[in-house]
Amino acid sequence: MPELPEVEVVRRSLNTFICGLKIKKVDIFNNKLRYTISSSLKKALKNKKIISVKRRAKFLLINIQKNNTLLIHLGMTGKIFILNKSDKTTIKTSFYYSPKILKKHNHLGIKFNKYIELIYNDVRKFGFIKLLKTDQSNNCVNLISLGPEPLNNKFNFHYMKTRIIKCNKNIKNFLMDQKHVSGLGNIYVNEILFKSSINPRKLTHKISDFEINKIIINTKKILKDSIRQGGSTIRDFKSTSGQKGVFQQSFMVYDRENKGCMKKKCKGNIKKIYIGNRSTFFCQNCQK
DNA sequence: AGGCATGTTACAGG
DNA sequence: ACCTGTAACATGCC
Repeated sequence: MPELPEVEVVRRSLNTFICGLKIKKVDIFNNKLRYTISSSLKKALKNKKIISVKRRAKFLLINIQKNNTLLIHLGMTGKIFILNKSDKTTIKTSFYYSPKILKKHNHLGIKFNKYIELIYNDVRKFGFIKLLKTDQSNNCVNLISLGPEPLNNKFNFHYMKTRIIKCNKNIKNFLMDQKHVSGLGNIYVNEILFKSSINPRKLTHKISDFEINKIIINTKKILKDSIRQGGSTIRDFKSTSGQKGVFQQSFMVYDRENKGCMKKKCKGNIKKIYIGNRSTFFCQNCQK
């Protein structure tokens, strides 16, 4: 699930469901995530209210009273559910709910009252939950060297041009590198380069000004389109009893090996290669 | 059985 | 110092 659009969808829904609620109890079912969850969370958060939920790149920042911020990264398979037990027929979720998965791999729960509970669930445990002081959160080791948000005006031609000429590596790895631009991951970079008609192996110093502009415009467009469609839901789930992103239906290249290029008039097929150990999909015909 | 998976990071080698 | 590829983390799916 989790690249920028998916995390943004989660943020919006968390903001709707938990803002203003007071934390009654924190349960740590399993503290062995990428970083061990500190048991000091329980005391620090008890009886404090949620102020807001922000996002930076692929990180969620839940701002809580008394200078507390929960920094959450979803890793590859992290999910956040909001359970509403006031009506047994209704289970509201922050993103997507699957009864089968929910029984396993719940690592942390935050109870707000006897009905409302937040659950952090993560099959592969690559995600993490960390307690920060709000006034120091921007300087934390995970956030300090992140590049600009791709949807921010700071991600513009001038910025990209200066970064790109200093760097000589392939454009796909450049866009995946969170220090240049933050929040993009494998799926969306594949889609951005396809839409921009750029070969993912092309070296940054060969990228033209025209292509830089296309990358910027298409990045913003694809991310916004995906957020509007609730992000992408792939692989993990089949049943639907909650919100489900549908942007995967709009993928042009990702996971479309040997299928036809979707650009008009192009008769090429989508090829799969590996760049930096990550699967890379592109059309040899229109991404020269 | 073996390969693959939306992420991040440490390490080795060029 | 920068780049690249590889492996590791843990689990499930095909």
